[in-house]
Amino acid sequence: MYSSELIKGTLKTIVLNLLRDKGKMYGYEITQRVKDLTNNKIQITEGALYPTLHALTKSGELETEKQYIGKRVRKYYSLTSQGQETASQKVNELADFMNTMKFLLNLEPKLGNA
Amino acid sequence: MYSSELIKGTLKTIVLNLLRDKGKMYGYEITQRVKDLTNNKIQITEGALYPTLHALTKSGELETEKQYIGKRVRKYYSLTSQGQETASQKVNELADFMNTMKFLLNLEPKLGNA
DNA sequence: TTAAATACATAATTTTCTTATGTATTTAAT
DNA sequence: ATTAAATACATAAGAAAATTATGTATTTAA
Repeated sequence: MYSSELIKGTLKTIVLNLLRDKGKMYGYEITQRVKDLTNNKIQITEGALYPTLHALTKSGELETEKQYIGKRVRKYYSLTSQGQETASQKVNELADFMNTMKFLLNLEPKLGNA
Repeated sequence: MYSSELIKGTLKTIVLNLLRDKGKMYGYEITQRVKDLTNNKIQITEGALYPTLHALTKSGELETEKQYIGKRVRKYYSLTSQGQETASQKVNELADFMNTMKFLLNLEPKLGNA
């Protein structure tokens, strides 16, 4: 597990990127997928995820669709076209940021960062 | 400039790593060095930096030394031995985190992440 | 002589998360 | 059959870490 402060600021990007891959997902599924893909190193808490999903819906990046599995409800989220754009932007920005950080922390000898 | 949320959580690591390289630095110098090294992409604000430096000093990672340049004071910060350790830990953790993120954002095809 | 740069500092506010709490259904274990 | 764990949602209180704003003061460049 990483110290939680690192994950801050990356949650939206993670969610948008997963939805871009999978088409649609429900909240709990997202927490499990991130946990699986990262070998338990990143654990998204529900207290962080659900408000984020609601915010992304409100701002027009996501749309929802309810599905009933027996009596239990699942709320599927998928990207709107605006969400597609935002996803690309966010992922590119994070990738760029990580390159800059690697250079700054001299984890790479030089870098053609221009 | 990156959206500010990305930088969150990396400030301590940046500061500790720079001090490990340069031996000692003063606050303003740190802001300028980060700005220069990142082509203005990362701007550390003084409102974020100074409280962080104070906190790292209080927790025993940093020690200070005042120097007068004319009438103006400069407060130089350097790593204690405890700070050396923390610096290594933090940098390693961030590097590991970035690898995990790259994989999660499928910026790398597979990854020997075991 | 005035603005910009250097150099420190702190307070108010905002953002974003953690932790805690709550409800309810389904599945696995005893 | 009963209970614990997993699934699935949601929100509120509090903490952490930043931004923005403000303040002081010296030095350099315009």
